[in-house]
Amino acid sequence: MPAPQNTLDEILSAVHGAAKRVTVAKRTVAEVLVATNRHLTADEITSLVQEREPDVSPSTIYRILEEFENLQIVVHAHLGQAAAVYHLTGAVHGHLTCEHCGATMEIPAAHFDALSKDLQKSYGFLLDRHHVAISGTCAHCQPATRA
Amino acid sequence: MPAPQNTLDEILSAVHGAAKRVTVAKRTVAEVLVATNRHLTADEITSLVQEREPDVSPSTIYRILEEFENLQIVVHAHLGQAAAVYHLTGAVHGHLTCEHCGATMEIPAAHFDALSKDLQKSYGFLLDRHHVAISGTCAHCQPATRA
DNA sequence: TTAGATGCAAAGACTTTGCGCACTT
DNA sequence: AAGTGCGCAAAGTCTTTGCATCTAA
Repeated sequence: MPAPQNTLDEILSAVHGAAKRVTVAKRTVAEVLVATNRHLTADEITSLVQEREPDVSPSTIYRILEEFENLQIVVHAHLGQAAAVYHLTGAVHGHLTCEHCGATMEIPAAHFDALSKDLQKSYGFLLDRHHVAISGTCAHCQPATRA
Repeated sequence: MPAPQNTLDEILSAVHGAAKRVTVAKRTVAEVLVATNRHLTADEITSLVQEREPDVSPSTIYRILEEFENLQIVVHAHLGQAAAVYHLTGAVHGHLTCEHCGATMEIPAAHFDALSKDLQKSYGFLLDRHHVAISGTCAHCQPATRA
């Protein structure tokens, strides 16, 4: 598999290499992703892109994110019931979402190694380390005095 | 915490005990949940309920499921990008969702014990065993001849 | 030149909400 | 009798799609 693309140049090269066109909208989306380098909803990406390029429409953002996913530039995951979040493929990690305050945190995929092996052995199920999203209660939302 | 309600009587008692009314719609939803005893989308529940009580509307199903969640009778989880699934609280289990064929399977929560401890120790994060939904590739969608 | 990319607007899937009547208690 | 719960329909969110136009290569 190709190395993850985490720089602007790498992303645009990948687009170019796939015989896709490098447009202002795509470049701006790529810039936003590289600049923040953490998970963002389509809506957040749209806002950030529109700060620089006000005429880019949400539907274009979705189409670009879809293309970037096909090119393995980004992955998305669904946290809780809310909108999907997107982030660069290079940032391999799982997500923890707090059911109480809605906060999300990213944790290294290594935490899922054991579970991954277990599921593979038990069910032949191949866990996707990019999509892992665990719901629960974060430290802040747990009463200090033990529930 | 109260014992999980998995029989019709227990569910309706819980409703009654909460000073809520026991209606035809609620009884039918409860019957469907008990009869299938696995995860169902709101839409599936609506269809099953309407087979017996055609006049029950989807919005009522959502309201009942919300009430049942508050009463800890059911829990819901979000699998992939699709609709949320609901199941009885008693059926504690995680979900595996195949990104390719969309199939979902339920597995014992015990598989998450180690991960649960790890997350608690590392981040103080309390994993919700009812909500665990893992994305990946199921055995059937993996090429027999090793990818 | 020319085919892919975009903007706009409408549609679609899933879920929530407002309102007045019906039914449970 | 009293007030919760319901059906209906409309609204709300997030995402996708159709189509005419524009633009990167």
